[in-house]
Amino acid sequence: MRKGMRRRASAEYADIVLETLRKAKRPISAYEIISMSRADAAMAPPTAYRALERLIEMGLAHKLESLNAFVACSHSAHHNDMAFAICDSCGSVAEFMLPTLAKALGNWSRSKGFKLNASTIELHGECPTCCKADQR
Amino acid sequence: MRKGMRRRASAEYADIVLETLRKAKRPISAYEIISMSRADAAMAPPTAYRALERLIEMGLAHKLESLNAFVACSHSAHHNDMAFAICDSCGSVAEFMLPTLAKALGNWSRSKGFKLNASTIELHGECPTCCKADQR
DNA sequence: TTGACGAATGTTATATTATACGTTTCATTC
DNA sequence: GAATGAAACGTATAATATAACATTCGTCAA
Repeated sequence: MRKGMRRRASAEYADIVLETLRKAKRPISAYEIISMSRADAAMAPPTAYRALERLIEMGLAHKLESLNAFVACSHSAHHNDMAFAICDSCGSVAEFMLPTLAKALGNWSRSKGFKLNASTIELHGECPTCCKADQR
Repeated sequence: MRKGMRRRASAEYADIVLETLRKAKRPISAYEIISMSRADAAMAPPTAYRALERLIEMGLAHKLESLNAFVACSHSAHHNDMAFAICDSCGSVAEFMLPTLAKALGNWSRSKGFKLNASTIELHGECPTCCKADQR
């Protein structure tokens, strides 16, 4: 770091990254976060990844494993049971929660003796808007 | 390709990759596949990825998105609705199918007008064997 | 106040995963 | 046998992620 440059509190980077995620309104990669963030908030990849890790722990962001990309969380609770419907045409993502789903997975785990820590549920397909556009 | 070298039918690479996946008995990366494959079957990354793509299309292998790794399929049918329970301690993977789950996701999709093409369902946790080992 | 220490942060360099792109090969057709 | 085009190959490089180390800063004992 250049001498005399103020050190940033890590929470500050988390804020910047979250702001960028929210502006994006779609999943973006860590490197997109870096290039889309305010010019006065340049950061190296590990800094971005650490900020993301924090945000995910805090329930403010999610990683979409099938895209290697990140989104701001749009729900307040149930951070661990969320599912995502990803439109492969327009890239939009719907975040949702299904008690049935969580229950089914919990039951299966219990019956098999699997200690469930986290679940990744991602659907790929076409959102209603794109479906309609296709029909024209 | 070196001149005079016999060209391999792409299906042949798929066979080699599948053999390697089956031997591994756990998820392995594309690069592990390359280095674990028979010495007489050297292949460049795109070749390995193409073979994997074929195998996945044919229902003979799966990609585990949360690991960026691949496994041989252990079920014959329902290739698209499979779920995976991944042990974060030993790396083992259980592949399973839950009608409840598929139904719940199908229902949600239908009700929202989302055209579902594929689903990724991956659980992370600890397998029964590792759970027991922990208790000691 | 000062120095020792540890935790947190920042950077460089590099590992890992994946694909764009140009070339070669081979089957097909003439 | 030459022309053609589709499929498959590898080189080179892009994109994603992290290891390893250096720096900073707050805290606490002296």
